[in-house]
Amino acid sequence: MTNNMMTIGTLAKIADMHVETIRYYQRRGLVAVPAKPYGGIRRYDETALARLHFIRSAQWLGFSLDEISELLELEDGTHCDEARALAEQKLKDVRQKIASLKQMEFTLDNLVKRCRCSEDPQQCPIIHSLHGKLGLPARRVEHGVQEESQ
Amino acid sequence: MTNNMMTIGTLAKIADMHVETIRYYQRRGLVAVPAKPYGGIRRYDETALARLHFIRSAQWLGFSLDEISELLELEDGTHCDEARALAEQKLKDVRQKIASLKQMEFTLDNLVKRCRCSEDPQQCPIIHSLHGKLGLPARRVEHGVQEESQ
DNA sequence: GTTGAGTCTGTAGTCAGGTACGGAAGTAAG
DNA sequence: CTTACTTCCGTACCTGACTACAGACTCAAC
Repeated sequence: MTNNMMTIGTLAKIADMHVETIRYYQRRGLVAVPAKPYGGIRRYDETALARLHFIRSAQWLGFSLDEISELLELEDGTHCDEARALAEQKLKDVRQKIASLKQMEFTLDNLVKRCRCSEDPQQCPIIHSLHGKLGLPARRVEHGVQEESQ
Repeated sequence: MTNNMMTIGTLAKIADMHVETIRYYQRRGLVAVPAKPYGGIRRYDETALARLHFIRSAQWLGFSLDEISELLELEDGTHCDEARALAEQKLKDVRQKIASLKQMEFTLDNLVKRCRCSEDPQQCPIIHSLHGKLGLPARRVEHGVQEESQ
């Protein structure tokens, strides 16, 4: 079944992905489009499957598809230092995220505990707290929002 | 400056948000649209500002705008148990995320360390590992992707 | 030889959380 | 009174990672 020369549908099944996802990766240049025999159907081999595994592993580590493109350019293994730089940056990002999620956890946990103990249903500590500052950081910087505001 | 009866621009400045963002919240029903004096300009007061603070605090705790809508319906403080349920669910989510980020951290940290020590630049352990399984879980479930695959 | 499933191609839609823009009308300063 | 900035309103666009669908074609089974 995992023989070389399978159709995209078989490839998708083995890789546990939708066909459309593979095509999408092809459009983004992450996966090669094999030559099509005249009036026929494209066939995929093990290297295509390996590519999909690579992509999924990297995604699981938090790399975006753009970053995975970069990684794939280093795939021959001769650019170890660049690959390491990418991984280090990602490690930094991951630690950052963990830190802020822990802050959230702490705050939420406090709220829930205080709420559980509150006897006065008229003043819910959760709702109440949301009106305060909660010690939240400067500004959310996500979705590429720039910091400058004229 | 933080007087009542400010324009949307002033409100935006104080809340450190873009005007467009406030309008967007209005379209989503998160922020009230004050009545417009005939042929005039709408004015906002402290309660609008409080609303924006509420939204931002809740966002910081990881609530989506939809969830914030729900929270806002409980704003009178008489639905403490519902608010607590939402907060508890969110706490669970946050802990889940922390757990999987820690997995990522562990894996990335290992990769980076092994890479640092590798003397053979022909075989970068990072690139190499991405071809293996990395012990990644079943399937990414994000963006509302369903688990079923025909 | 027909049926039904799979493939190919291109384009469009989804979700979240905004951001941008165009044109008309109002407003503040000089 | 003019100039320059805001506001208002609607609509369109953005990112990221897909997902869906239409219409033509190909392929394998019966």
